[in-house]
Amino acid sequence: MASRTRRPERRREPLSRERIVRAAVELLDTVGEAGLTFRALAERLATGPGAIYWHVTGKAELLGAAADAVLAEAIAEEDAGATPREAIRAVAVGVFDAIDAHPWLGAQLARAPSGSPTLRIFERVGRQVQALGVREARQFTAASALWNYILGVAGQNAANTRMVEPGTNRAEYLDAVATAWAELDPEQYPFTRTVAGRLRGHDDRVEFLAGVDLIVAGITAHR
Amino acid sequence: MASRTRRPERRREPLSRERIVRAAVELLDTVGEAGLTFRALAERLATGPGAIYWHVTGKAELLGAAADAVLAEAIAEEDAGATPREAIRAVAVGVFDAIDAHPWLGAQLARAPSGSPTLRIFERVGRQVQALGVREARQFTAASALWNYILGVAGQNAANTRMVEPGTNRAEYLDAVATAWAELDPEQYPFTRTVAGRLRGHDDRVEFLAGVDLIVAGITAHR
DNA sequence: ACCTGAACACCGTTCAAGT
DNA sequence: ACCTGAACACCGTTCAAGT
Repeated sequence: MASRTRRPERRREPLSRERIVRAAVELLDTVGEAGLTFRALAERLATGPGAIYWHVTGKAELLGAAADAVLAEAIAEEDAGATPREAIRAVAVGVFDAIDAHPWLGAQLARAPSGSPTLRIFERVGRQVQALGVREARQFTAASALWNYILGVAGQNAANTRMVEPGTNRAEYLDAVATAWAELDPEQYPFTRTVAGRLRGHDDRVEFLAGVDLIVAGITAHR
Repeated sequence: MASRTRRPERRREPLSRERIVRAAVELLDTVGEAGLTFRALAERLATGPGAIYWHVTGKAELLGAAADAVLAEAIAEEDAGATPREAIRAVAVGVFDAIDAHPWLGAQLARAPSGSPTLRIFERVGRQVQALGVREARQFTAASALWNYILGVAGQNAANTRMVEPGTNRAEYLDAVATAWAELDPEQYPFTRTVAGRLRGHDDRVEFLAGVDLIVAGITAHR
């Protein structure tokens, strides 16, 4: 009887780096960064924790691989026939939405930003900078600024969003912050008080893209 | 004899949130994020791990308080008589250098960006945006873009720098990356190959500030 | 070559007991 | 009110032993 009830599930396919990374992404998405554990991962893969180390050197590499996998998918499609500004916005939106869908990605990008997908982002942004007619000496700086903004600020925005407890309403939260800002000391925070109202109905994504536009405007501004 | 050799050090001052945070910053600076442990912290404070919980709710709050303390000091002095652009650069430099000196700060800002010093940064940047003559409807977006860039990208740059193993020479490292970039597939990475040379002798701080300038240029550009 | 899972050396946090 | 430190419930990682 014991042999009949033991592991009735179908024979599992062999372990592989790819399967491990896929399972890690699922775990990160469902139970968050704290939930990604070698024990939990092993259970999901119907094996022991040690088995994972045959395919992956450790947790840092696993997190990096998970981030690369998700980011690569996020920037997979390239839209031909777009203006440079539109193409840059498209990459930015891809990264933003990926972090929005996988909040752990933002923290990971801030920790170790140089996987192969991030290099692909640099390349794609750089080509659009060239297409904008920026002269060669300034191309690197322009591309770097956009690249850093996209990778760094998308994560920053996601962190802001994450701070809202999952239960609470986003609109309610913004309302509360707006009220708090409006009540700040007028001597110390005159500006913040003035713009507090802008927080209501404020959209992180729109604001993020407005920042991209400002950098593009700065790049193309001739003095 | 046992009583004579026990704890000959001077009587320690009472625990306080301030002392705990100060010790945490020291630990973070000397042994890094992984070295900040309640046991290590307790030893440094000549007490048990449990004592710390009387003054601080947990590790997350401790890290936040450490970040706030360091950041507050970094933006302490305000230089009067500067142009708006100079003043914005001054704030940006303060944040950049703070993260450079305390690498753990970048990761912390990416995780939870809203302590009171970050609000002070928003206020200071916002006032300069007003001083630039930006009309009211666009002030919030302009200040947000600068604020996000400063907080997000400074951390991003620091992460790049941190990836170099402490032993290796920075110039050597950049040289190696430049060489690797120059050898990328010309079909896939034409732009990155072109700018690979710019990496040699490249200064993160200068590049970071150039990004600030681009946003300022975008803000003040009139179409 | 690849997997297993017990064991090691840690963690953050709690809590009864002290002063 | 504040501190102590043992104990709890975990971690990531290693490694002898298996197939």
